[in-house]
This record gives sequence, C-alpha cells and structure tokens, in this order.
Amino acid sequence: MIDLRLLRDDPDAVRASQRARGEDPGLVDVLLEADAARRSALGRFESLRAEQKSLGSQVAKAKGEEKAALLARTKELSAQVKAAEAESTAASADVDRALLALSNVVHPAAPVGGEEDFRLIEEVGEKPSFDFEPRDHVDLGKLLGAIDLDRGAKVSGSRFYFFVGVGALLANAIVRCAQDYAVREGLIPVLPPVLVRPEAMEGTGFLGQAAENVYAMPDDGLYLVGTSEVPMAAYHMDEILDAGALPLRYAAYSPCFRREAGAHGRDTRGIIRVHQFDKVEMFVFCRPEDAEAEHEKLLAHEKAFLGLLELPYRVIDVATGDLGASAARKFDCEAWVPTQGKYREVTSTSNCTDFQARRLKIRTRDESGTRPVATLNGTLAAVPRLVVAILENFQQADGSVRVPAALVPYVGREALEPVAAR
RNA sequence: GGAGGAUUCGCCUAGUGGCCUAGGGCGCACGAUUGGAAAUCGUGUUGGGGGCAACCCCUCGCGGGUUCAAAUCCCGCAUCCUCCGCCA
Repeated sequence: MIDLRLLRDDPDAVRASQRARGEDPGLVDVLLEADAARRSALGRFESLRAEQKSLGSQVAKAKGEEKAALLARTKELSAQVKAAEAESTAASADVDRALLALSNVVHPAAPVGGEEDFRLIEEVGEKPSFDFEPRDHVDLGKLLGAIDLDRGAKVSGSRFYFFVGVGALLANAIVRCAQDYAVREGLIPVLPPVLVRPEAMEGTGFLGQAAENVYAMPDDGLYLVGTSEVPMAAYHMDEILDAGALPLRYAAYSPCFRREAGAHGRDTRGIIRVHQFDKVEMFVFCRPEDAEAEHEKLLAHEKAFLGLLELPYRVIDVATGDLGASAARKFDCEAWVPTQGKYREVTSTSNCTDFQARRLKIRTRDESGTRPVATLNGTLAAVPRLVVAILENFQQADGSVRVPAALVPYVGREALEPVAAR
C-alpha cells in the first residue's frame, strides 16, 4: 500500500500514477474521502472513550448515592462509546479497502504506456544463425527424450509436462548453477514453503488484479504461490529489522504455480507458459533510499547469469501499464527464441519500494524511528524458459544440443544427444 | 485425530474485575561517579494512530461476548510445548 501521508500531501502525484498505469484515478478521491471520514470518526470515539475512562476511575472510588449517580451516567456513556467505536472501525475498514485497491506509485523514469511501450535498454550476445532448419524446443525435447508433454497432459492436463532424462538433468543443472552463483554473490540460499496464508498473498499484492491466476486451497485457507517472491516477502512479516542487518539478500528456490487464466490460446505449444515450474528468485529487503541501487544490482545478477549461460538476450524497461500492482519499476530480460524469431521474457526484476513492506508491516529502526523497508525481487533462473532458450539456441543440425560450459559440470556432459523414442 | 499446558515490553517474569495510568529483573541507550574502566547510582527503553500543540486514544497471541469498568470472567480461533494414536 502507499503512504497515506503522500496521498494527503500530493494527491495529484498519485492520480498521475494511476493514469499512467491505465487504472482509475478516482480511487484517490475515494481514499481521501474515506480518510477524512475515518479521522473524524476516530476523534469522536477517542474523546468519548477518554471521558469513559476518567469516569470509570471515579466510580471505583465513589460510594453510596454518589456511586449510583455515576453508574447511571457511565451506563449511558458506555452505549455511546460502543456506537462511536463501531463507526470508527467501519471507517477504518473503508480506508483499508480503498488503500488495498490502489497500486504502487510508478517511478518517474518508467516509460508511460501499455505492454508495447517498453523502452529497449540493450541487446546482448549474438543470435545464432543456422545453416539448417532449426527445430523448436518441443521437437528437440521429444528427440532428446527430455520433455514429455503428451504424458504431462495425460497425467495433469494441458500446460503440464515431465522433464525426463537429460531434461531432468538440465533442469537441475540450471538450478544448482543458479544457487552456486547466488551464494558466490553473497545471497542467502532459501527453500521456502509454497503454500501460504492469505496475509502473505495479500501482502505481496497478488490477490488484487492477479487473483485469478492464483491457485487456492479453500479447505485449508491456503494459497499455492506463483513465485517464491510471496513467501520471501512475507518471511519478515510483522518484524522490525535492525538497520545494521540491511540489506538482506536472499535467493529462494521453489516450484511456482500459475493458473494462467485469461491466457487461453497463448503459448499453447511447449513449455513457455505452464502451470508449474521451478524458479530461483532473488529477494531483497533494504532501506528505501538504497532501493534503486539494489534494483541495478539485481538486474546485473540476471544479466551475469544469462551471460554465464551464453544466451543472447535484450533488456527492457517495462512500461507503466504492465508493471503489476506492487512494482514502481520493472526491468525484464528477454532471451532470443530462434524458432519464434522473438525475444521472450526469461527474467524480471521489480522495485516494489515500500509498497509490499507497508502491507506486510516490515520495518526498520534507525535514529529517525521506525519506517517501512523497501522490497525488491528478481528472477535468477526460471527453469522451463531457460530450457527453451538453451535447446533452441544451442541446437545442432543432427538434433543434438551443446551444453553451455558453465552447466557442463552440473549436467555431466558436453552435449545432449537424441535418443530412441520411448 | 485425541488429551493436557502455554502465549504479558528485545528476553525473563509479576499480575484471578476498579490502587494496572501493566510492576520487577536482564539487556540496551544516555547521564553521574572515574585518570580510564568495572562496580554503583540516576534517567529512559512495545508498537500504532490522532492533534499546530498541551496532550489524547488504541495495543497483555487474534476475534467476539459479559460488565458502568476486562491482562483478569465467558465463547471461538491461531501458534507453540508435552503425551497418545496414525503416517512419511
């Protein structure tokens, strides 16, 4: 959630941000009104309550007739206090609801517009040129006995798959390589839970616009996370972090679950868009003034890891309309997918400023008191899309695939070779 | 799944309806003392909100209820601990 003080002091800035996102600027006025109503209701309750407390202590000391008279007055007051409290509670709930509906204020440097209005920052690496007709990752996966989509659909439905044989080895190699990279860079490795309570889901902003993409377990009141950003953001929920401990930098490895509602017909072939995949996600808690520098660091890690895998990619500055509720700014790295002739998103890093921390009550304490921290997240390695990029970019005419040098020790071989069909 | 017990400030603890405006200890911070330190003494030390301010309100795991008044009584829930059963 955003800072109510910012909203009071500079509502135009928030309206402008909403407009840039293509969201409703009218929410700002709803919130301003609710805030005013809450403050006046709170004032009424507080003065009545103060009177009740002071009379209460007189009742304790009084005796006889005096006491009876006081009791009559306090009885009446009690009902008024109760009513005023209910009013003030309701007004607070209105504010909370309005506050949760409002997205983070966008960063001034983020390009304004929709999905297509991103700013290209750079292109890195060389796109492969083939003197043969390149196969797509589905054909390669079949040829190598690495990806079994037919049986994935049989067992679990569309958008599910089995990694088999060298596919399983490659997937694990990517993860282990990413973990080792993270540890070398001083990030703390984590294996988080992937079922979380509503507070964690709500706090990270995934129950708003993105709710339809979340798997819910209603019998247990839990949600399956779409990214380990969720458990990691909530990891320090309700805590006050010592200023000396910041920044806290984690790299969490977990499966991710996405319903992909509203994506019917998109990327139906292959494993670009799936319901379940493994990912190593970086997550940072830092002082708000350090957030931009940390964001640059996360982007640098993403680029370094893609470089390690020798993949050609580009970096874009995501436009305001495509940021998601929590992010003020977002950079995507997109790997080249030869058979699509396109760059496709493989990693994404978001600066959520203090938006998530405010919802999750994650603060830091220093000389100036307590205040919310900033949170940032970034993909280090999303397995299926990296498998796609590796298979397609490094394929040879005979259907074999060269393993990038950094992964060779983890995969245990220098090339993936075609196998007989099973 | 069943039976018990617990949850109060960073930590330990007092508290069984009004003198709790939550006491004490440890730790921490600042000050006094000292050549400097230890010890000692003093002061401060949950978090959130409202108000220009003085100051006020909320906060004893969470949510309800009883009462003029709840840390305290009642109901529900959560988490942790112990034991039993079942399972990996």
